[in-house]
Amino acid sequence: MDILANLNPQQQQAVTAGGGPVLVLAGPGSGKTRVLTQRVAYLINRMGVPPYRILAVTFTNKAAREMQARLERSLEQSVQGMWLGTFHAVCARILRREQQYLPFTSSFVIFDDDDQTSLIRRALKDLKLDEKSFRPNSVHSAISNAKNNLILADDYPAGTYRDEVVARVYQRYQELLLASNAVDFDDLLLYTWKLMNDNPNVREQYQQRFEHILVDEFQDTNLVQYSLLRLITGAHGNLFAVGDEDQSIYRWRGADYRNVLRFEEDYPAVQKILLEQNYRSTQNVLDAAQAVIDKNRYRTRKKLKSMPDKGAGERLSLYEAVDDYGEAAFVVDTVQQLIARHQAKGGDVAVMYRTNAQSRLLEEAFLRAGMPYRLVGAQRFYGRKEIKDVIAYLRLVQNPFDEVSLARVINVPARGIGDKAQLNLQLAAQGAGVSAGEVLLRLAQEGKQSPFWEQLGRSVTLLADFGTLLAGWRAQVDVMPLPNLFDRVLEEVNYEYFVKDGSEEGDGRWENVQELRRLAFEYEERGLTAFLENLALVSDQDTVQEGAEAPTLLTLHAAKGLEFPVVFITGLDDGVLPHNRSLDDPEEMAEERRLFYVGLTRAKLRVYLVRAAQRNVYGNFQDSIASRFLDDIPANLLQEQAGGFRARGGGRAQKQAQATWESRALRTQIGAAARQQPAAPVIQQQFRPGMRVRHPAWEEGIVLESKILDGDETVDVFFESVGFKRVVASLAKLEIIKK
DNA sequence: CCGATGAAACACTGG
DNA sequence: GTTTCATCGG
Repeated sequence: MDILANLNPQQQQAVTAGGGPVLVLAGPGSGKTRVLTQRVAYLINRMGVPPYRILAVTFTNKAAREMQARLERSLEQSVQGMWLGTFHAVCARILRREQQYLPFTSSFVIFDDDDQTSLIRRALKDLKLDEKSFRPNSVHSAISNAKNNLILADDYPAGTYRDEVVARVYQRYQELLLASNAVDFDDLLLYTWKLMNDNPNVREQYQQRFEHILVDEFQDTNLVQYSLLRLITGAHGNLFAVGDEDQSIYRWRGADYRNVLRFEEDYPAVQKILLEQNYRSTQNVLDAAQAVIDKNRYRTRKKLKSMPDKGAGERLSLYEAVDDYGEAAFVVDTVQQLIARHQAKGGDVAVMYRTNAQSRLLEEAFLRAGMPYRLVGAQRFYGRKEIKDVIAYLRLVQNPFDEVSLARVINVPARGIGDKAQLNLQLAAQGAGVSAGEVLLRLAQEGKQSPFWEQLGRSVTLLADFGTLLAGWRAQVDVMPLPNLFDRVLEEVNYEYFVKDGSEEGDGRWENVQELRRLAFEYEERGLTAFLENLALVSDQDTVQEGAEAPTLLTLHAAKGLEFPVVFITGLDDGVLPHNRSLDDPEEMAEERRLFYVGLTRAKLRVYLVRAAQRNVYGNFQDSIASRFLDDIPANLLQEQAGGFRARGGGRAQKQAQATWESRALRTQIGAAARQQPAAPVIQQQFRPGMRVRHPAWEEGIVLESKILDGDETVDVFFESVGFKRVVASLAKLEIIKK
């Protein structure tokens, strides 16, 4: 096995660098994952470092899994004992081992965003603060920010009245977390840092164990992560960091690309290696990306070089649709066209956008065209009510102190424990200084002898029944395999009957639960704790499926680290990208620019830049102007696609007004037609057999048949390029060439 | 105590 | 366009 095969000189230098701090600044597509993997292989194979003395931190769980697989393939041996995972996963692992130093037990649960928000709400309520003047989200983000910057609740600076309030909510929020034996995402990092910082013996133990520490996506570390790395690295300083300032896109999560600079200051002996050779994209793509990113200041300038054999490649396509419906239609049409011409396979294509909300119209367009697609976004699945319910049950089994999960499921499905009964339970628990879950368990165990029995009034038997269920499940945790436990819980609460209400949605909900059940089977060996931890720490990126047949829809953030032959970047309008909330802050604007840069540099061959002259925001139409970032791409690298609203001739403003009027009028008609079913269609048939028409993507064709269906004209056309197609007249911008 | 209904508020990115 | 909250009748 040759670890250095197929590496360029800079990559080799990085892989074989000696001990001490190493900083690899790697442009997009420069093979940094390879470098990281081969570096580990080199340490194990050439330097004789045992795997268990290595800690490698990746940005996503998926990256960790891939790295492990690659390593084992390349080394032809197991890397068991090596620690490999995201910061959050590694910290969770450390915290579960060091229970004696921590204010929670090792069966702690990790609260997700919704749990965190509801806990903030409770804290606000406890402190008699008004949610209107102190928005839970904004208070939460202030607390999160503090945590990311190593500020504990006691140290929160009280400059203004608002800060003073936030400090109090922060205090209360932490109390509530501890009462639930829970931590939030930020706590995973902060507690680990505090553990190492306050306990020299623990710190030294990890320092000695981890002889080599490697970190990917270093530009997206925040202060806690950076400080933690420094603590664990200790005196040997064997810290190998790979990153690219230009791809830092998590500022809002506390990430600070200046950690790259800080690294150089803190470790003067650092070896700095630049990887500029790009193996991914054509030179045109790189030139466009470079032109965009060069407008940013405070960065290490890099010159992106394409592989000579790729040539300049195609120019980037720009399409300006009339509105966001047209934008989605263009994307789908173009994808179909690329596939029909054998220029790409469905799986080669990625469609990117700034905000998740933008995916809806795209999905609809794909569905309408009968085309399969893949949507990246864990939230879609794990955010569903039925999934959250089931997870809440399991979390309660693992950790009966979890107040948030208890509140979620105590009366779901309805079992007669209403607001009143829940309030009584709260009061009884508070009075005795225990958690509500403990009260339930004691009711189950002690029955009428329990001191709580009298206090709880009429609903006490219902509460005791629920306690009995919970106690029964808990008795099985270490005995019963996870899938069986899963089934037993659902059976005993009759959950299937609850979600299946006879409707199609009901069946879908049960199907989702079954999907979660399949996942539970994968954790049969590792058990409930590992299952729940993974559910809490899955990232959207972890749901990306490699080698999929269908186009992938994903946010620009989720696209980091991936590559696709064909990339669509949609929503290139001021207010969308760059996003409205970033317009007044130069630092935020710089980050929006980096986000665009990340999107562009995902492309191997083709880039389509798409925007809409009008889009539907909140339910009404707003005119939009082209993203300012488009102006930074040299004109000779762009080509405008036919069929956009500008390309129809005439002045821009005038045409825009006309297009607006047309599409509004049409939508109104469709809406009216849909409402007054089964009345006769109100729209006029525009197309007749024999007409020659032009389609923005499929060019010229001949109309075979046209019908009014559901208030919309459905036209069958034979196109010269792609053959027979059925299109909806209001969506596919068909132009009549000859009657 | 429960479920249905309609109004009102509301969405950036995500471990 | 979706989610959440308040209200009402059963």
